[in-house]
Amino acid sequence: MALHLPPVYLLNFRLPTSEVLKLEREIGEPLVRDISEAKIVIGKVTRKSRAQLEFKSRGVHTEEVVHETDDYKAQKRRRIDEGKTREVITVDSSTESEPELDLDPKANSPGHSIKVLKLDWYFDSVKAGALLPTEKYLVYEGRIVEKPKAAPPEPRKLLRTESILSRARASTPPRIQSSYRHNPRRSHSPNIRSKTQPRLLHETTSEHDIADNLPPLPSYLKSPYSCERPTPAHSPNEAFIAQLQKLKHARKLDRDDRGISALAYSKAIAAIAAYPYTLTSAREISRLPHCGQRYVELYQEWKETGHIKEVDEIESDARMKSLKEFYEIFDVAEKTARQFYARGWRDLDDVISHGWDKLSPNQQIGVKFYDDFQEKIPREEVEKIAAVILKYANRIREGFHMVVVGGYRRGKDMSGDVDVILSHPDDDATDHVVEEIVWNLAEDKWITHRLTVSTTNSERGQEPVSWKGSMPKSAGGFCTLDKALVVWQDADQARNPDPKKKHNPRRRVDIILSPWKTAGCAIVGWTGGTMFERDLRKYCRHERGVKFDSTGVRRLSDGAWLDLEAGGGDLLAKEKKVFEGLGLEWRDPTERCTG
DNA sequence: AGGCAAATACTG
DNA sequence: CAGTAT
DNA sequence: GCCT
Repeated sequence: MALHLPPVYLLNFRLPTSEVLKLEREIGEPLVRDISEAKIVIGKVTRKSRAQLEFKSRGVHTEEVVHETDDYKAQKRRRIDEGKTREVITVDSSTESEPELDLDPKANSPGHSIKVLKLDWYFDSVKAGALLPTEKYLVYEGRIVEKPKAAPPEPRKLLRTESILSRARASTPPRIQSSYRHNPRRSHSPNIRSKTQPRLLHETTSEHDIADNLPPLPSYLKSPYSCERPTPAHSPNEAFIAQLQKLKHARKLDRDDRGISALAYSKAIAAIAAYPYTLTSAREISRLPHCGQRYVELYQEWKETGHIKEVDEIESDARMKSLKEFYEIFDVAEKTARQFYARGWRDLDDVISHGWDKLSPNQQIGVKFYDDFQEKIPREEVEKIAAVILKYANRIREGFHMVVVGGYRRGKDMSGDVDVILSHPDDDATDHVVEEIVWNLAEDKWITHRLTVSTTNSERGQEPVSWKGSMPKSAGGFCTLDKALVVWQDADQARNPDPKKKHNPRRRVDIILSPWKTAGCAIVGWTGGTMFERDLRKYCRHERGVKFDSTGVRRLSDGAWLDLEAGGGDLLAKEKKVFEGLGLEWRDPTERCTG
């Protein structure tokens, strides 16, 4: 192909990688890596907005070239006015940016216009053996402009006054831009319009520097571990996060990759949720750990259009709807949900009518109480349930301590279930009491079903001397961390119904018994959001050489049990000691909302 | 390009 | 062992 | 899907 192509940039959007590679090989020389260096951009794009988005997501800002003077002026004026409202960047007085002289389209400078063409232009040209006129293929023509930059948003007020952020801010010089802006060296990667600028202190010129004029990235957001960051329940970016949640959910349901891609979303979401400012630009999001190109694109699309196409598609997808309905049955997860769908079932009624006896006992419970379990539990009710459990525990033996963990402890108004941890300063008091507690609660009709009751978690490698002797029966263990997952119903109300209350929903309740010595670990292990817990384990393993779980902390090398909680008075003090012992800054439970 | 992703216990 | 749960 |  003897085509003499101008500098071309190939968009990979909606192109399979194989195709991209093929095209790249085929085009060869004229290909450029930086979109701003291109004269022509080709790709599977048909909409102007999409084309613009492709530029933005690469940090290049363009304005449409309209071949009509008046229009152009109007547009330009608007843009300048926008610029006026920013207090930022005075810089460009010295620069090019205003394309008064928009002739002279020197590549790589503002004013240089770039045409986005449908892929067919390329194919047809190859066929014709010559470059064809572009009109028929033109999707968008843009001219590079200085980035319109929003003023750094005010940090959102955090719920916790003692959060790291406020402390950091208190001890940080007031908004000196250079404190976060200057980025000596390496600010000149392939860069549009960077004619080396006067290096007046906080002057910047390069795209990067300008773009980097963003709120400072809180240092905790440099950590890849969500357990090292305060993550409040509410984020200034909740609306965007909600979109990501939907994508994550969809990945989980319809992709068989061991949840890996869903996990990627979880990580990104956890990072964004810890970001205390309202996002305003693509580059801003890409500073966050686990937020790569994918999230830049999603953010761009969402910001521009207020929608994410893929999310919309998911929401109107009937199969997804069915899978979701199945997935929400207790004891049905993604595999089973897909299996149900594959059998031709489409909703809960199908499950009941066609498959009731194929369900496991727990799944039957899940179906029976489907609606109840969907209902969220108000804090008040969580507290009542917990109080009943504690009463029954103390009836067996005085002196139990209890902490309600889970979402409740993270401050959620409504919980999906109730998780309580019980412990007792007397070592042997926690042994095998779950069964007894559950039995008694069941007898008094608080518990209607037991989903699982597990006992005996034996520990190894700890104080062999003492526990061997002191542990009477129970082959196995010194340290038992027993738990029961049960279906709960308010017995008071069952006995004499309050007419004001419509019904008496069943609740899922998790009762966990922890030995006193490691109760701090149990509390840590059952309080955090999912990502918090995963990252905590990962952090322990990789940064501290220990293995954390809710039964304790062990040295990786020899498995020796480490007592991090010695001398901690009550349960909460013990929890704090665990953080200390792991070299982690304390996080209030309400800052563990990593989802 | 390839490695990696938290850790365990229970049920059928 | 596969699947689900915490 | 991100990280090295």
